[in-house]
Amino acid sequence: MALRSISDIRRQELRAAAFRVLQREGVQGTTLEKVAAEAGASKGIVLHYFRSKAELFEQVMREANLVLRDRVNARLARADSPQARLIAIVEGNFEPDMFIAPVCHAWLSLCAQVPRDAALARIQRVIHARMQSNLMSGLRPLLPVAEAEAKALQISALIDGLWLRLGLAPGSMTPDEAIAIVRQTLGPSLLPPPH
Amino acid sequence: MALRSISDIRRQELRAAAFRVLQREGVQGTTLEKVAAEAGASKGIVLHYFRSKAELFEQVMREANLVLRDRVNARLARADSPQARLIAIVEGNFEPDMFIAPVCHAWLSLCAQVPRDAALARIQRVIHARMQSNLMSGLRPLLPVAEAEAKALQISALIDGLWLRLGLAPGSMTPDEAIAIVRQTLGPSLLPPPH
DNA sequence: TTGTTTATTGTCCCATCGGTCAATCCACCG
DNA sequence: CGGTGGATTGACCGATGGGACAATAAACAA
Repeated sequence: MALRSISDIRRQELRAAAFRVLQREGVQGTTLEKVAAEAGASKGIVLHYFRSKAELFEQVMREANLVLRDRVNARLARADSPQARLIAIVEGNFEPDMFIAPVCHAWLSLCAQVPRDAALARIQRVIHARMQSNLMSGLRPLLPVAEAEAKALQISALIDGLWLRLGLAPGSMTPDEAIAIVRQTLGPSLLPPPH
Repeated sequence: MALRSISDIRRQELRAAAFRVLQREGVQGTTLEKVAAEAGASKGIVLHYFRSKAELFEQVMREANLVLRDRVNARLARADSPQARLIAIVEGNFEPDMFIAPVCHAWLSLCAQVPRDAALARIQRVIHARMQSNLMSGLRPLLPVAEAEAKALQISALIDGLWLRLGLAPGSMTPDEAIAIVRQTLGPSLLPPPH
């Protein structure tokens, strides 16, 4: 890992604190004071490291996105067939330490801002584009391109919907149940052969 | 239609105005002043008819829910087979005048409040329960109960996900495309025979 | 008409919040 | 040692927004 300056570390701490507050309070409830308190600092410091509240949220969403991406990529790196890639993507999107209600709340809150914040919208587009691209890397060898694209859209919408469901009804679903539903939707021909 | 008092009419107008503002501005941006302006009245009048902003939002969500319910029920009433019931539910959830980005934004904004507002959470539970019950009325005659329940969860999560998708990426999908994806997911055995 | 209730408005209050700023502290460098 | 620049704080400001309230207008009952 590259050396990080003191200010990079501070920024990182503040992003983490902001994400924790976001889980509890949502975007509206996340004030600069609460973020500062969560990080054990003063409000001024937050604005010292982030030009504005909007920029703080943007970086929080960007980092949450990177964490998700890395988790999926870690699984993808170990996948040795198109079918295994698909499973890797699905399981990477339902890691047990991320697919929990508070995290869903934070994401949901951020998503609700997307229509009114161009920076967040950009990040959201990246997320969708990567999901589509990842899924296509597994589907393309197995299906005609038109069918693969339809399938990718279906699966990514289903994953989004399952996250939304957990956010709206905490405790209504375990990661394993969510994965089972997506596997079911992939269908037998896209699942890896039993080991 | 039953006689409505003047106050019922006012409340109705204010709910409609609030929903319009909600589409444009989201929950945070929807202030009592803006709602009043949208309705052509003063801020005081809003709090005359609704005890608080929270109660206004609660009634807005409740009414939006009723509109959705009625649209689905209208189609269900014309369905004469389990397969037709399933199609009715799906098409009722993607009516072209409701499945549009601004409406998605309003719903998304309300959903983001669900974790922090018990009244909204109650309404959300009702929505999910009705969706599940409607789907089961079509699936139960066609599948074993365990499979039917899994299928219902799959389909309702997919519908949620498609709505979310339209909210996050306006213009990325037409009602027909969304319906096609859900039909695909239902599978041939659950689709009505070609006419 | 008169009295009573309801509709409606504009004003006021107060808490909150994002953001600015000057002052201070502290670490490092010459 | 002294100074320079970033780190940190707390005070302050202006705007906003939810909500209370008193005053007024209008509808209605007696």
